[in-house]
Amino acid sequence: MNSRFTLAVHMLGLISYHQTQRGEPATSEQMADSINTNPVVVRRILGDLREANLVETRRGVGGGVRLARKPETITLRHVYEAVDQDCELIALHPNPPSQSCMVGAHIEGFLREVFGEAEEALKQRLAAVTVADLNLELARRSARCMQDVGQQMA
Amino acid sequence: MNSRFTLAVHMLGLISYHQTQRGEPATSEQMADSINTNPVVVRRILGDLREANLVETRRGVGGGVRLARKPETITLRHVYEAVDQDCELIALHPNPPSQSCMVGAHIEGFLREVFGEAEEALKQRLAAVTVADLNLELARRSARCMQDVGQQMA
DNA sequence: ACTTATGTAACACGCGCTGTAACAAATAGA
DNA sequence: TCTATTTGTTACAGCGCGTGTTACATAAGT
Repeated sequence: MNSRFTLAVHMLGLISYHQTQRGEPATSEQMADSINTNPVVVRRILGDLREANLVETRRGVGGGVRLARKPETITLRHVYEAVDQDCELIALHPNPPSQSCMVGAHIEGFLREVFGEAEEALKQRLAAVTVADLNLELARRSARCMQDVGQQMA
Repeated sequence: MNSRFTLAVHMLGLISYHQTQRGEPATSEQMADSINTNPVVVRRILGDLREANLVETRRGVGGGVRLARKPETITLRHVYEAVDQDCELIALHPNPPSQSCMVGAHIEGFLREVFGEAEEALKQRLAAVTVADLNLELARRSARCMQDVGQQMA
């Protein structure tokens, strides 16, 4: 899968952080700085998140992006499905297999079924993590990182 | 993920079928016909399957490919890991995020962890299906297909 | 030797992702 | 109402990577 999902999660982390800690919306340029890319890349993904009712955007001075819901109610599965372009995680045949062969004629349907179930298992795991969890964990890691630096200095 | 995994499963289905039903090894040209591609593509994947001890190959007249184990003992997870080129299913950041931002500095590690767990869930689902299951299911679908054709004719 | 079949390297083509530029649209403030 | 700010959208360039193909080496049987 393309990195759109990763970037979307990163963005939601930033938006939530700005909103909670500073009470102000995040702009696509700020996010592009953190993600190290172009603001247009950010806005493309923003469109998907807005369609899925995960964020609200406002143009003009003082504008930017806010969460449309509480961070505890947004799971990574929501994010995944918001940016998903129905491209299957595991690719099927590049060319249609021979229909005159018993294996070739029926394997596509079977694999579609199996892969679907496997992806569902993956999504269920993503559904267990919320944006609130993400921010909590980032804070933990940041604190631990600070602690490590302190120990190195001592 | 690339289609290597799909093709590998297709190949094992063919090898198992040839071996069980006809008692003879499958050649990469026969498999290429069923998969609708070039024999070299088949042999590339064959190399991975051989390294993982899933198949045995023999060159020359009467040569070809056989299963190295009983089809009941080969799961799709084995196949997946055999052809896996440690390319993560869900891509991380295209460019390294800003390390001066609290989110950017720690999100990669966190996502690597979450994605790893999600992929593990997917693999566990693949581990529940064997090559024997595959062949059984293909036979079922083939039989059902024949039945349908019969009804259409009547 | 000759035929058959795998093993491997090298290369061309094409698709899709990423980044970028350009411009339209909306919103707040002077 | 004019300007600055910020999102929304389109179009296009670059490029990496997967796939297909050719060519040739290696092995095994007759």
